[in-house]
Amino acid sequence: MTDASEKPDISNAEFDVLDALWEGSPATSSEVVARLNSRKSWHDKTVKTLLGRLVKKGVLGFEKQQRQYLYYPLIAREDYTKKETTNFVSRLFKGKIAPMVAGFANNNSLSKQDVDELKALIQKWEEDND
Amino acid sequence: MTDASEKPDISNAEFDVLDALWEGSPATSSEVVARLNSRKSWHDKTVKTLLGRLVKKGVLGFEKQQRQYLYYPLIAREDYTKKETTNFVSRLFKGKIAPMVAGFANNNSLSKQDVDELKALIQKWEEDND
DNA sequence: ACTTAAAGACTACAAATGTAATCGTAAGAG
DNA sequence: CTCTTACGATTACATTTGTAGTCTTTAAGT
Repeated sequence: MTDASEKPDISNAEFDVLDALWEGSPATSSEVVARLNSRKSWHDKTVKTLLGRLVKKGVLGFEKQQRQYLYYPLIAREDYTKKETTNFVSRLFKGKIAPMVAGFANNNSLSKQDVDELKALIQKWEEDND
Repeated sequence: MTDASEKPDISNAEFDVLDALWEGSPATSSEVVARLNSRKSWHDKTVKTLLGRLVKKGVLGFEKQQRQYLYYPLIAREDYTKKETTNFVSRLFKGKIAPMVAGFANNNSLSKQDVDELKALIQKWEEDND
């Protein structure tokens, strides 16, 4: 069996396309182009190229619907973000989450809601680990 | 005046070199090579190339010491990590820190120390914002 | 003084990335 | 039925990145 943990290595531009599909899938390339249009100003050919590259990388799947393809992600957003986060925290903060939150809080403003959510997380952790 | 907020765009390999210099600077290229040797197996020419690229990008400075150069970072690790974190959280978590911590906690194990540090952060925030 | 080794400068080169344009084909407009 | 057009496939091309190799110069060893 092939290694299921291979890292597709998604580029920045590719991520934006993938993200558009996480917003809702399956979707045609035109639909993806339309979604991205609000944020990026990419030529539709560009988006098509990126879709193709993601398919080749095994990140997207598709099925034909007449002439068009319906694309959909093969990896869950959550899985992806978790892996990337672990990676990021590991490289920049030696794997320690608190210093990263500290830096973030110090650079951005935390809302009360952010803090409440963090508190909830902590409380849950403490319940699970007492 | 030129925009002081330009983003140097440091590649992964470059980051490792920069990180070695954050560990202590100024340092000669051989010293940097030596430091990296424990982790990476890079040819010294490779490290030299990366040092040169970082200098060209304005990320490192250097001063000559006889034949050798003494390199040092021009940006603080903290500033860099803060900016990158903000960026990362913005792209992957719509700027919300709590979901990122949640994902991380769910994928890695949080130590009691991590949690204590987070609690301290929160407490400080609450003092500042009551 | 001569030779050599090591430092930095310059060159190399394939793969990945950003950003499309062109080609061939088939579905839809008339 | 024919012409246009919208798809996907293929090709393009400059830049960045990873990973060194070669060239030039000079300090250091003998």
